[in-house]
This record gives sequence, structure tokens and C-alpha cells, in this order.
Amino acid sequence: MNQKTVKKRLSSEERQSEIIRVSIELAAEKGVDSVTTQDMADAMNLTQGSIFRHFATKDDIWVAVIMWVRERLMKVLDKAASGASDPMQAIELMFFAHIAFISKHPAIPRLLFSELLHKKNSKLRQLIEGIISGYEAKVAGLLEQAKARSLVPADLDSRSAAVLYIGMIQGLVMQSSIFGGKRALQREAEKIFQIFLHGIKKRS
Amino acid sequence: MNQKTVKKRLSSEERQSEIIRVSIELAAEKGVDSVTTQDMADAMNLTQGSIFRHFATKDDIWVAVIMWVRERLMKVLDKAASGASDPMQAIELMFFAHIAFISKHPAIPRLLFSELLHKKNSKLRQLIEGIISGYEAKVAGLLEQAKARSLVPADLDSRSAAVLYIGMIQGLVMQSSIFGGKRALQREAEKIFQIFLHGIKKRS
DNA sequence: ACTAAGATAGTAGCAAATTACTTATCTGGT
DNA sequence: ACCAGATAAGTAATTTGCTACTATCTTAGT
Repeated sequence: MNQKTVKKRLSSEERQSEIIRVSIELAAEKGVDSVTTQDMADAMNLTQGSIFRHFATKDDIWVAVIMWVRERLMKVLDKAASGASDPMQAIELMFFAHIAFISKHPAIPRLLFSELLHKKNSKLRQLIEGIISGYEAKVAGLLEQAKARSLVPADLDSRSAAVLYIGMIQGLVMQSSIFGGKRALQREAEKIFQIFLHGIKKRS
Repeated sequence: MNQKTVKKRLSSEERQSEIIRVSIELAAEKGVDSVTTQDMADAMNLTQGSIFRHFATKDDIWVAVIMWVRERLMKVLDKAASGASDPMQAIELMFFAHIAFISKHPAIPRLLFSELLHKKNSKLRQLIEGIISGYEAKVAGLLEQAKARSLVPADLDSRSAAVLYIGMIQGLVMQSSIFGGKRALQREAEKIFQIFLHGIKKRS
């Protein structure tokens, strides 16, 4: 039992990573706003006060979480897009990569589309806004490329289509949030994407 | 100055209505979760404790708010749909009626799509779920009618299209939430709806 | 005069942050 | 290899501040 009482001490860097990890888990379970530092501490067998050895404020934790998400998500999307031979395929691959990412980390959309967005003047809001508008710009950019290759009509409004793209993801997330877990998130995603695709494709 | 100190006393019914009204306003400004009963009281020149003369718990206030929203929204949507001559037009009219409703009451989507959804086992969650899934069912129903009249392809998945419809609204809301107010919510809505429409319309 | 809305002044509980103290782990000099 | 001292992670207890809710008293309106 001595072994059990031996507390492993982690470096601040490692501990920060763990805090980020459990925060995401907890946010998935009970919603971002109701995760307390006590919850975090409990989840990693630590005392509540210890959290503040590694982050000055709780807000800083969420900032770190969002930055972690941004990094991971962008990596996944870039990788998906890089395997495409044309802009339309890139959009499709990105979409399904995003859906897969969400399936694996159900908390992510909850973070990005949560009330965190509404805390005015916060760094968090700026971060989230940056991610979403950057994403939108990326999709719109690909659509412009598609236009140049006449894969979509020249009069298509790229920005509007990008907004619809984002909304499509939000809709799917809400769908799966209301009607049981990821029941058929992938399947639903495929069907919806076909409609989207048909909506923007070149009229034959 | 005597006039100023004269406090008007409202009946509990009237006061409840006012509480609902200011709650929606405040939720639009600072987010549902951070509205306190003190905020509400301040907004109507009342003491915090007085709130509880009219609602037993704070949750009851949000329940009343959601029911108010449901009633109003449904009325707006039904009225819009009733003016249509065919199912597709009904969907279009409903969509723009919804967008107009949101423009007038920016807090509404914030309530429906907020973290309230994540409070498991609550009456609130059930209410919100009911509204959204009912809405979705309505759209899907109209699409089925459209199918019967060959206005949309028979192989269209109505439910998926309905999810996309909801997502479209969410996307627009997020868009206007991030990039300044209702700058061009109406205009954006029109452009996006065209894409959606083309996506579900019968291939010619 | 009676009823019920409102005021006043609380209470209990929770959550973020801080303080003083403890001890594991790392470091450099012998 | 070793050990003394510095460093920093962890603990425990507490503070501070807020928030939902309540008990008691007051007074407007009928």
C-alpha cells in the first residue's frame, strides 16, 4: 500500500497536458460551463488548489484547450485536404475528416459552438472566431479554385456555400446530440453531403 | 421626485411576463448561463428576492421562456406556411419567416442552441428537443409532400434535408453572431437558401 | 381591512483563487 | 556516487465573492 500512497509528481508541462485532456473529457460529459476546477482535480487525483500551480486562471485552461483543439483539428483537415486531386475532392475529404474527428472527440463541437463564444471581449471568443472564420475562408477558397476549373458554377457565392458547409456540421452535431450518440453520424453525414454537393455542383 | 419613488405594483401574471421578457433580453446580451436573478431584478427595478414571488425556481423561469418562444415561433411558422400554395413554397416561406423572427429576437437561437441542451434529465432539455425535432419533422413532412408532387426527386432523404435545413439556420446565426450583428442576415439567408433549394430540387 | 407584491436582510452552498506549509525531484560540487 | 540545498509540485485550509433561495416585515391597491 505504500506504493499507492506514493504520489507521482509531474512536471508543469505534463500536468498542463493532463489538465487539458481531462477538461475536454469533462466538457463532453457535462457541458463546458459546468466543469469546475474541483471536477478537474478529482478526475486526476489532485487537490483543487494544485490546478493553479499550472494555470493562473480557469479561463487560461479553456484558452489552452481551444488552442489544442485548433492545432489538432487543423492538422486533421490539412492532412485530409492534401490527399485530394482537385478542390471539390478536398472539400469532401475535409468534411468527412471533420466528422470522423468529431466522432472521436465529441466534446470538440461543444466547445467551439458553445456559450464560450458569447463571452464578449475575451481571448476565448477571439480564438474561436478565428478558428471558425479561418475554416470558412478555407472552404470558400477551395470553392473559388473549383470555380476556376469550372467544377462549380461561376455565379456560386463561395462564402454562402461555406456558411452552409459549417451549418451542415452544426446541424449534424445537434442531430446526434439530441437523438442518441453517434448512432449514424457517419451515415447521416454522407447523405447530407450529397445534398450539399448537388446544391453547389455545376448545372449540367 | 415623489413620483419617482412610487413603485408600480404588477400582478403576478404581468410580472411573470416581464421577467420572461427581460430574461430573453439579458440572454441575448450576455448568454443564457450567465444571467442571474439579480440581473433580472436590476433590469426591471426590482429586488432580487421578489423574483421568487413569481417563480419558484430559476429553472422555472427558463422553462417559461422556452414555452413562450415555442408558442411565438410556432405561430410565426404556421402563419408563414399557411400562405403557401405548394410544399416547396411553404418551406421557403417558413425559412424566411424564421430568419425574420431571429432578426427581431436575436436571443432565440441562443436559447435553443445553447448549453441548456446539455443539462441532462431536465425538463428544459425535453422542451428544446421537442421544439427542434418537431420542427425537423415538419420540414421533412413538407418534403414528403413535395415528393408526392414530384417537386423533388423521389430518392431524396427528407430527414437529411431537414437536418441540413436546421443546420442552415444555425450556420447563419453563428455567422451573424461572429461577424457583427444582423448586417446582412436576410441577404445571406437568401443566397444560402438558393443553394439548399438547388440541392434538393428535381434534377432537370 | 385584507391580500399579495415588494423590500430588507439574511442563509447556505459553491467555486475560483490564495496562502502557508510539506516534500518529491532535480542540481552541482566534492 | 553521494549528499546538501534549491526548486517547484502538491496539500490543506482559508478567503473572497457570488448566487439561488428564504423568512420576515412593509405597504400599495382593491
